[in-house]
Amino acid sequence: MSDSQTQVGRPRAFDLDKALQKALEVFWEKGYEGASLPDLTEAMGINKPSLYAAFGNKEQLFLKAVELYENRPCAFFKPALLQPTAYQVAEHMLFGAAAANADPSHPKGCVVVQGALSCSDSANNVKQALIEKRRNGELQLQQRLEQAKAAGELPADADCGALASYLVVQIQGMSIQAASGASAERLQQVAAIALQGFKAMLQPG
Amino acid sequence: MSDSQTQVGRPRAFDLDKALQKALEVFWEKGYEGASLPDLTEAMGINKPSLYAAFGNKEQLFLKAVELYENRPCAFFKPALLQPTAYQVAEHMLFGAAAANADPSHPKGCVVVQGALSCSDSANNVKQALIEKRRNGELQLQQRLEQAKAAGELPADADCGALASYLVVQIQGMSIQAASGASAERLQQVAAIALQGFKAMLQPG
DNA sequence: CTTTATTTGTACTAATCGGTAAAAAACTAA
DNA sequence: TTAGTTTTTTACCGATTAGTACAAATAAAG
Repeated sequence: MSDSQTQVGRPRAFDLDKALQKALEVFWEKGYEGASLPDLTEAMGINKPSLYAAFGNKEQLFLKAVELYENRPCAFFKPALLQPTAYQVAEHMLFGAAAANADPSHPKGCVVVQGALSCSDSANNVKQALIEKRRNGELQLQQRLEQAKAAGELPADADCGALASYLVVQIQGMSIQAASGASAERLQQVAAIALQGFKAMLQPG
Repeated sequence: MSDSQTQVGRPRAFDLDKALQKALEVFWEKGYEGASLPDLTEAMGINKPSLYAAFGNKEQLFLKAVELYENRPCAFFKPALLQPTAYQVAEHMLFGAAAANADPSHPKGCVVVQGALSCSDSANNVKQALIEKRRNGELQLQQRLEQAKAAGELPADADCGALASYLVVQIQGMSIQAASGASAERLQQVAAIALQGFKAMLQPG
């Protein structure tokens, strides 16, 4: 294993994490295919050989940027799953999505949704990777709801798969709305309506 | 005005509408930027000069394909607006979206949503045109709901803008879900939940 | 100082992108 | 048959794409 303190050779002149953050912003705005290498290198403040030496290639750079996206401090999905009740999970999920998708401090919408939705065949790996991430997130939500069902929070005949899909549809739909210019206030109104719809499903009958 | 019966010169060897239909299918699957000219010409059965002579350029071809998409017989959005009550409008909209987005006879999802969501700067015209179409559709839905509100179907304090956004979020979210591989049955379940949520907003309080 | 390892900037590659010039081909009108 | 008009085919254009070869630069190690 290499020692990160003492490394031989010319030292890297840029910060890996900051460069990846800049790459994420470019991918966030333009998507995987829409972001060209000049777009990326200019934003990252490095040139192409440095990018390839540090991150492999464009596809690996994108996947690392998405990983950073999912784990960034203001990400809302995973924390929402930790809420104590199903209702609070949904509440945090919906209002978290409303806030995050319209946050003016970064591009609108969701990278996992918009990064490679319709694309050429050469982007198929990335497209499939994002589909897998979306499915995995929905599955985690479904499992969280099944846990709540076992705890008696949901009716015995509740379809946790359908409920999870319903919530994911809200998040993904808000992502599109945000990309269309919807305001944070409007997304909050949508979240409130959606939350009422979810609440109704918590009552038996 | 030209007589469509007697036209001078070499006759066109392909059918304009069928070629446009084929172009739509390619754009539907790969998006505006993801669809290359070889992709298009191969599917349309023509070569590039014929394409440019008949449709202008790639951008104009895309916009004409979207126009065909919006007016095709199985489109659900405009017919839903003609339903007699707000509830029926929502019902047709939601279940129409569930059916259309997962229809196996064509690519999954919605061209207006996925055609140019995240893209390079060179696709900005198309991106803005699709945003405008999405906003216009939402505005039409809002106006239909305001009409229903004037007819006493909705509470006096109902926010038709928020309700329209809520319904549009369902449609656009289902489009993403379909692109992620969701089944028609699953989308119908989501539509049913969403419709219950909308129904609850029809009652005052 | 020399050697070795790594990053840097410059310049390049082959392939693909959207778009078009030019001539042959196929039709109507005279 | 001849002229005029439009479409088709082939071959090309400059620009851009992702990716890389190579040498200069910069560090630690001996």
